[in-house]
Amino acid sequence: MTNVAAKTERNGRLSAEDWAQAALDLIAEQGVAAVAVEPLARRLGVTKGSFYWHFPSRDALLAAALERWESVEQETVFGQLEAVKDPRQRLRALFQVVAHEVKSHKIYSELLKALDHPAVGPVIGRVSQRRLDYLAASFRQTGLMRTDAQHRGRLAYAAYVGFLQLSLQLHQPRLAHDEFEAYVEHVMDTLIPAVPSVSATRV
Amino acid sequence: MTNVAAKTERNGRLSAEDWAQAALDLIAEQGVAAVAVEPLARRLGVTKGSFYWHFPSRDALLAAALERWESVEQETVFGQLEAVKDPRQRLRALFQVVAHEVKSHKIYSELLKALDHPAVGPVIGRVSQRRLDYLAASFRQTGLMRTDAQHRGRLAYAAYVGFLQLSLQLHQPRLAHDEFEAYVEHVMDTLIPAVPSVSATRV
DNA sequence: GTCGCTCCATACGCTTAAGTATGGATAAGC
DNA sequence: GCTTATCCATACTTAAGCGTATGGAGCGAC
Repeated sequence: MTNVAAKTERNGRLSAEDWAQAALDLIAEQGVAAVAVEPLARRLGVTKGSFYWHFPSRDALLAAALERWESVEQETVFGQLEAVKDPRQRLRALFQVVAHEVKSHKIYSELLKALDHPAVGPVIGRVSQRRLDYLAASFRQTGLMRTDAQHRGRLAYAAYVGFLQLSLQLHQPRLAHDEFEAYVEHVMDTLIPAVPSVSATRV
Repeated sequence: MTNVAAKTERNGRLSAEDWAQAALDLIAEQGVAAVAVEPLARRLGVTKGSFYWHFPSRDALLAAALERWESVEQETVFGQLEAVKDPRQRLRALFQVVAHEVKSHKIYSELLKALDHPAVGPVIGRVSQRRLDYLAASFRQTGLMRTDAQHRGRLAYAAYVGFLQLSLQLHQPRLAHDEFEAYVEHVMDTLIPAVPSVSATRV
């Protein structure tokens, strides 16, 4: 793991950042509730004597981990899309990324499941709002009216969240590869407006 | 609460069903993880000596609660829609129900968040599959091809799940009433196919 | 009326995890 | 080579929660 490596690399000692990253790894694997001091310490090959030197409490660790995550989540998904100019193509690229790099969204999915926690709610609120704004702006660029673009953004984002929950957790008879690709195409055709060109748009 | 009433009503004694119902109430309020024996007992005004007479373990209570929920969830949502014949109108009614009776889906939302639990996964798997089949069949009746109907069902269901998560947990600046109604209309217009009448279909 | 069944209280042991207190180890600085 | 700051181990205490053991209260059967 990254943490163990980070530890053995430089001298067998840990930093607060190591702990925060280890907490994020644990969140991705087992959820927010699994972030406990002693299990984490065992995982890192130390005792909690180490932990309470770097952090005053478990909540402080969670706060640090969430802050770390929020500061880098932007580029994780939306960063690689800046290059695409055409809004329709950019939305298609976004859908493709989300559909095929599901694993990298595991943390967001787990945080969604822990929205009750007072430290998680505000973070998810801000991140979700940014993403919603991004979607609304992209849909706006495809020619949708302002309110329609907002609504379409909400719908697409709800579909994204639901897709994460259903596909990440419910491991059920996974869609065959080809059928899954067809599904993604269907979603894009349904949610991304057709080009308002000279000819009549297809159904 | 129903349980306390049930207790005081008949003799101050509890049945296994009372415990299962109380567990469901707790799930709706605080999630699956909050279902603990001693807090539940306090809530019901008894001690855990009562509980371990009715159930051998906490897991047994959870299993009973889930079984109870699964057996009645059918009529909760889809039961009241049998009357509507036209598939488009039936889908619109379904969307309206889901959008406006959000509270009754609290349990399903909480169970989604606890899909890791081995007792929850199979139940949610079965329920979700039934609902997906129902959606696919309804979309099929609107004239969509078989695979398109399945894909649209998946999309609508993902949007449903995401909507639950976002609106139930993220209490953020709630949509104003009128704007919310407009959003629901937008969702229906986007996901429910237009009538395949004599004229060409709209964009 | 007492026997037996049903339901519950009380008291216990066991486990996990949060947090505290304190001392040991290691490397840097001088 | 001695000190000091940094990082960690060990040994507590406290608090929940699961599960068990056992006894007692109420009530119907007879």
